[in-house]
Amino acid sequence: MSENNNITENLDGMSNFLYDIIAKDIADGKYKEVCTRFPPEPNGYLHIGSAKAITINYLAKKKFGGKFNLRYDDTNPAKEDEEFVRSIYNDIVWLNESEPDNVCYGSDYFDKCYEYAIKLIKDGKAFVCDLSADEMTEYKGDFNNPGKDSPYKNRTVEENLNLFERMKNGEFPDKSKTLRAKIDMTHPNMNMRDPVIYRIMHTEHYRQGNKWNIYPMYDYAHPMQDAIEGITHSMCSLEFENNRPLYDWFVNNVGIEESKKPHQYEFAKIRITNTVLGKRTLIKMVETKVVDGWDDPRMPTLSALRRRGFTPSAIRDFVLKAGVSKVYNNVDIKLLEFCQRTELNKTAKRKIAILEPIPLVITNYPENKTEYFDVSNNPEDENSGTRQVKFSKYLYIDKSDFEEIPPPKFFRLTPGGEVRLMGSYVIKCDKVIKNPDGSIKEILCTYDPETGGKNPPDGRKIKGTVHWLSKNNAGKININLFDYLFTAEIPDDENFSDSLNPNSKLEYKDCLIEKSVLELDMGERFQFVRMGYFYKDGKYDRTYNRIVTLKDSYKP
RNA sequence: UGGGAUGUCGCCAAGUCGGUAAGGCACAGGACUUUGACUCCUGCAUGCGCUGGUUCGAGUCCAGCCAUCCCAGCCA
Repeated sequence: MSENNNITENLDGMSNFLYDIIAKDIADGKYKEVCTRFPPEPNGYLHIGSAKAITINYLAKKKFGGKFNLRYDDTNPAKEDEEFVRSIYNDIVWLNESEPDNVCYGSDYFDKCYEYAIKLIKDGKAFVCDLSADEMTEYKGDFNNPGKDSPYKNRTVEENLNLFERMKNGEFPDKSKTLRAKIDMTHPNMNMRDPVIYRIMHTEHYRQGNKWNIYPMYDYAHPMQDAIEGITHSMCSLEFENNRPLYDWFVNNVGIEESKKPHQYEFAKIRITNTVLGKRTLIKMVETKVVDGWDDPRMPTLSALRRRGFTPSAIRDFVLKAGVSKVYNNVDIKLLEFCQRTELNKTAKRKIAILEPIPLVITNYPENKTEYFDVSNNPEDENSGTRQVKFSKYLYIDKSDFEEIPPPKFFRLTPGGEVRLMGSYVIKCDKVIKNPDGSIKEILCTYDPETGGKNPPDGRKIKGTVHWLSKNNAGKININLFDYLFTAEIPDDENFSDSLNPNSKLEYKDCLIEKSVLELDMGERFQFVRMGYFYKDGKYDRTYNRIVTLKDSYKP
């Protein structure tokens, strides 16, 4: 895929303090181009929260010029998987509509990381520690009490070098030794209390195989990776603020050239109302089969959003409109829907969907006659052309477009009332035929032949317009409309285990709409915004205002 | 509890050297309309976590409180 230059996001006016920092760095001549990266751990699928980090990093490169790297942060072989590597790549290319400048793997830098570790040991800044995990916790102290030095902190450089090499060669069992940085066991920042740099893991790495018996920790590997790739602005979420001093410590002590030192900046990750974004929770949902998979339409993953018909540009727009700050936020999901609706309104071809059909007969229309009306594919777009919609004596309209006893200001079909069938005739309701159970069997109407696609010659105003489809035109299919689905009501990650209980309040609001009539071929993909209205408390309320893609969610 | 961060409208979010509270979403009215959509008008913080102080003047400076989030994995 070639570089996509159609990305026209207007960044002006968008609040993003990170870009202010970058702009200043560029203006000061600190860097001539920016290099950013998105460093996911391949242990799950990307979701709408990841989209924020991706978009911020990618657009920084677009805006200021430079590079955007995808880097798999695969330093823990126990948790990572090839399937996720593939899905992450696909989702990023889809979201950005272009490939990353470089696709990197943290694990490819293991050799370099090892060399830097040797340097730290030689400089007396790291040591091999034999403390057990429990002992280490004990030595570490807590918020109120300073820690104390490991008894192994004073080993000679030679001994450390020897031990570290033997760790690498696999001579020691898991957890028996670690390599630690010598910083300050009394530091108020717990991360600075002689943090572990390497741990022993006799675990096969999905990429490195059995080459390594030791694996670097995130805190050490990350700054090294950034430095190696020449990242200028390493942007991450707020929870890493406490790790920044350590990030800087490694960068400063490993011998990185001053002009090539990367810097970390933190921003608040996005939270969205009624949406679960915790990766651990999502993994759990998939593993326990609460959902059908990572792209289940109920999931907040990019693959699920794509399946539902969300477009990458709408998601990017959402991220930018939500803004970038350091405030713990909770963005209204209606903003996402707004972004998608706005785009769809301009670009989507219209199709008619009669979700709850009731039969309507035009009594004064010839039995065997059919005609076709040209209906605009998109009134917003003159170039979208028209399509022909078949008209006949027998039609369907939506149940919500008819009221026997119309509430105030109802201007769709009522007994004795007139309404426009969109794109075709004006009809008048003459009679309603009921089923034995009182439900509507069919509505009998007459049409005004003078109004085919035009306004009535007598000048009378027809207030209401109603969607319709001919009985013989549309195939009847059953669809499962996953409306609202990725807004599952789950309070938070902690309580999620409760909601796995079938009796708890994890409820997906899926509406099964049977016998709906749609103006499309089976399997055809389209997007629509469903606007339903119901009368309540003296006014009309919107029922649905959600975007749905039918192709993948329809079940024959 | 020690440290690190953050607190401006229901939700996001701008607010430069202090000068008299942008914008978006949502919501509410109204106009227009062969999608009750879209579009277009209108309304929506005497108030900026709280309390004091400095000042002619403070969201912006100072002090002290309060609230929320993050850190005590050989996770990232």
